[in-house]
Amino acid sequence: MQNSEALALAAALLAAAGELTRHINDGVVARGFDGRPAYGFAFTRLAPDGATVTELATHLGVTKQAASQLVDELVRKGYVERRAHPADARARLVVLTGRGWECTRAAEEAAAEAVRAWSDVLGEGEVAVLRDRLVRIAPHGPIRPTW
Amino acid sequence: MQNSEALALAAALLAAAGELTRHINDGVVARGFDGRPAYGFAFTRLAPDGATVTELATHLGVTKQAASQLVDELVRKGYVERRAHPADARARLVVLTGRGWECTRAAEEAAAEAVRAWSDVLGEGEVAVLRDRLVRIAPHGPIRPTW
DNA sequence: ACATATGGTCAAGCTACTTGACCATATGTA
DNA sequence: TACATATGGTCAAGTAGCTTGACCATATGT
Repeated sequence: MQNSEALALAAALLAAAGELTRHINDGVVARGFDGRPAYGFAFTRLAPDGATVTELATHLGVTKQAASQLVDELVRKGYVERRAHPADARARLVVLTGRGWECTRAAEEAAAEAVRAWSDVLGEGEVAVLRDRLVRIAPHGPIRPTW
Repeated sequence: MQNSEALALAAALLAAAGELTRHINDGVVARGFDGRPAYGFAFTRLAPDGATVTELATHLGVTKQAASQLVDELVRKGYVERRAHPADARARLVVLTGRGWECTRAAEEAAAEAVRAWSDVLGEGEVAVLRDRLVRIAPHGPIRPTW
């Protein structure tokens, strides 16, 4: 592979990820939720059993302070609650509220909608293959484009 | 595809894109260039013949003011120059300097290096397929994760 | 010729992050 | 036990990189 093709791959990845993220957020907003893209990805970590701020920070690839601020925001908007952690008195368990679950489902619907458009181009099987490859490449990386 | 799998695809895309972007930037910095990830993607638009600020803004998915600020930064660091536009006296053509070309090549090398690691996992052919699929999905989208 | 559109910059403001300091609790070690 | 250190979390302040709004110069259409 030529060097320039590697950069092209990076550009395509960013373009696809950005487009998908935007679609999801638009869909969530269209369904009546006040949010920004980070919410959906926070929710995937908080569901189904909640998570600590530190775990969320790792998942999102930000400092725990930034994650804490995000949780503040989510609490203010009624999507999550801070509860006492059952096994560690220092920690607090952040869990989804009813409305948080609704918003999560809205994000999933919007994501499915966006991916459906890709299936129309590539076919459903190819999209599944694509997902499989991506998961094998970046299985545990933080969900954060950071640029 | 289940709804939650669509979100998983989005997460995998973001994780892969983020990891690749970080690798590229680290590689560029390691080669002695002072930069941030946006530079590389700006360079792909500026090479080979330059571009206007407005074109760059579209490519990066930001306002032209933001693109202009980025160009300021690139000028200050010696990577690009503003020249008179040959066909439009309002516009200015932003072109790479010699050092800008060096930095571009460094970014390409770093990108190739990162992609090589993926080839070790998936095989070179699969990576090429991956790139092909992504290009077909998001051919012209702005290079910007925006979340 | 004039009205409107477009390329670009300047200025100001804001969002989402960072670093640094700090407290409370947990865990390892003598 | 007592103490040192590590970890989870928050508060506060600073900042990078974007935004919106105003404006000028040039181009384009009528």
